[in-house]
Amino acid sequence: MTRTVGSTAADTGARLRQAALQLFARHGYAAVSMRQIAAEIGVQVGGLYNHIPDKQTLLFRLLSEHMAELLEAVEAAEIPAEPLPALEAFTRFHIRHHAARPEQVFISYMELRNLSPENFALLEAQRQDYEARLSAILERGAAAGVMQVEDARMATMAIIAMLTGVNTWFRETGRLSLGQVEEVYWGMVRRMVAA
Amino acid sequence: MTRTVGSTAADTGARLRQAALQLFARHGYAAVSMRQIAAEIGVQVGGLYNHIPDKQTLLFRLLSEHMAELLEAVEAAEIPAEPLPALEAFTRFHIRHHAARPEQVFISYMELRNLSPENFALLEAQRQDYEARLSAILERGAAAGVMQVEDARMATMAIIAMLTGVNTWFRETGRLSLGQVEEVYWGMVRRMVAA
DNA sequence: GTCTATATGATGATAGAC
DNA sequence: GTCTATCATCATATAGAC
Repeated sequence: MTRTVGSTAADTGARLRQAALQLFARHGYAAVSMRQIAAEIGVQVGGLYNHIPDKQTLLFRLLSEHMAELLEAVEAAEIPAEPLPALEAFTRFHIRHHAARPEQVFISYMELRNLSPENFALLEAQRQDYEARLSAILERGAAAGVMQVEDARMATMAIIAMLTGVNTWFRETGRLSLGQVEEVYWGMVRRMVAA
Repeated sequence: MTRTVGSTAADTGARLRQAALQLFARHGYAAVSMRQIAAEIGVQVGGLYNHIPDKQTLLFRLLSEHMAELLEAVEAAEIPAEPLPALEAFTRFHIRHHAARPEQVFISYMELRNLSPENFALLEAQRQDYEARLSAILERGAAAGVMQVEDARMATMAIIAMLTGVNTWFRETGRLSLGQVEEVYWGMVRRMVAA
């Protein structure tokens, strides 16, 4: 109410990112024009460049913030020390976290090609950091004799792929609640590494 | 040697599809121009339109031929009738078939957005036909008591996602042969549905 | 911070000669 | 079946007024 005239769109930067995220997820980075993004948030094209240096950087920021948020969240999830409870916590965390932000997950898989080599390398490092947490759980479980893991790297890739795959078919309006999905997937993961 | 003059590029249509496949896989459908494709096969842009009606149809044909080839191949694979041997055969077939054509698999997942609703529906039907084969195996295994499957639909999605995920990391020059990968993945799938 | 105007070049597709 | 030439449109990004 006491806003200064001209500050009605003070958070144009945030709205720009939100609009870009949704448009990129729906149509793909290369298929979305700066004009479309500008129209979506109600400004002219030229005005966008007050908030981002170029389209490429806009994409990178979306992807890298998604990865940073993922690492922060898994840290905050306080995964237990014991291998089996840790695997259960990781499984449930991954499903829940990814189901809550489908657009980010989608563009994180689809638009990696459109990053510069340097930016791609930065993101890869973050991704490997995340995957290493699961690998460590599996290795501790195998060492403790409570899990059977023939190859920790392959088991990691298999589990991540199967959990992230939930996003391709899960719909909030579907026959299953996310809780039920978590339950069944945890059962499959547990048996997959059963000692 | 006895070729008619002018027929040196008799298979321009085939080369066009091959070039488009590789360029779409590398850079994405929307990021590839008809000029790039023409340059890749050594013709002028206008000449492309003797072989395809438009860029969109070119993409659809690549995707739909990939799905037709997959269904043909799984048919030819002669999956056994017994549930457990059938699951093993399906697992190995899926990994081998997909590893042999990474570009087709890649664009089949990445470029679905760029299809018209009608073409998308056609492809979806083919995909569901393929997935239904795995679901049927799991249901027969559960009914026979040789598998534990809480939810056949979710188990199908989980297994397909984890198997197709091999394509994201497997390299022929890596530390593992495809045979070793098959072996380990079959072990994980078998335990996942262990009765 | 947003606007208008513009630079500069690429895009998919077609027409018509050979 | 391939070529050249062209249409009409769209692209990203910048300059400078307000």
